[in-house]
Amino acid sequence: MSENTKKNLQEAGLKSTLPRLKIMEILENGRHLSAEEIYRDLISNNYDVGLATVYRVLTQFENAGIVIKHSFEASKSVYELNDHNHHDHMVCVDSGDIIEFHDEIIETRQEEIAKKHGFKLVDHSMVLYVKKIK
Amino acid sequence: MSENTKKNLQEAGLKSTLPRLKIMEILENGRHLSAEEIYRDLISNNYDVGLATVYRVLTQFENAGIVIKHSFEASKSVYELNDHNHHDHMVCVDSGDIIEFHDEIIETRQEEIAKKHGFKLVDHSMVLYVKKIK
DNA sequence: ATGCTTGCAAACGGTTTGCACGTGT
DNA sequence: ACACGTGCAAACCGTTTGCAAGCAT
Repeated sequence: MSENTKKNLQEAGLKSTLPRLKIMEILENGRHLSAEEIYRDLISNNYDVGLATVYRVLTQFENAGIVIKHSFEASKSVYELNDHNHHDHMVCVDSGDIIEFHDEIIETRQEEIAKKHGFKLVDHSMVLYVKKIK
Repeated sequence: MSENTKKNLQEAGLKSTLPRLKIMEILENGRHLSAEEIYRDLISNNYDVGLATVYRVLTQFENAGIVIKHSFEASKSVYELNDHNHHDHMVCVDSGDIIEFHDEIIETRQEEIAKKHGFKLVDHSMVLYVKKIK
């Protein structure tokens, strides 16, 4: 897996360094991780890295279109690898679980709404806060 | 207008104090204001209040269902009076303008999606980031 | 050799909190 | 009078930044 990753980084104009490769690897295994979570993962795997580096790398990845940043909670952001497969999120208010989904009806409707108001849709964020039905 | 406001506060278990009345008044005139903006509005109208008070009052208002808090930008929150008329927002990425809208098709669809996944929709946030069509 | 990367610690910006004082009921 | 509300300054927490040292090309 590492060879491809290396190439991706270089295409993005980023030198393939250990911190970047390791962070990429963590992102491949878990979704919706915070900078802090990624940092702790690295530390607990005995890879000594600075939290600042994690933030810097994540920002670079975001600018390169490699990851997507979400702010489900106002207080902190989470990151996920950009699989170029757009989806939205559902967050369970009890468990904190995050479910991904995609709905074509809503997607189209959003564009129509923007257009109706004289705008072009460039992005959107939609989060459904839900509770499990018992 | 102040009489009603006074009553609203008391029903929420909040004493009707000057800071609260003034903040309420500002919220009645402008939508999507940040704590800082409300604070500066007060100061520039020669009403000396602490920024901490503004935050405290806004939080109390939010808990009382009097205002709604939004995080369009990850860095800061904005507040609007809860007119009990649900709507979503469109943010122009160029000008920062905020447009409110309501779409029944999307609303219904969101509930269907939640249900389809075994959840009940308790809330949602949807922001469309748009650009003016020239 | 060069310029991008990194770690550290300090700074940042929005928000919250402890405390002593002030105010509505 | 009493509990609640307030201002101030300090603390907080996630995130960013300046700097000197380190590494990829």
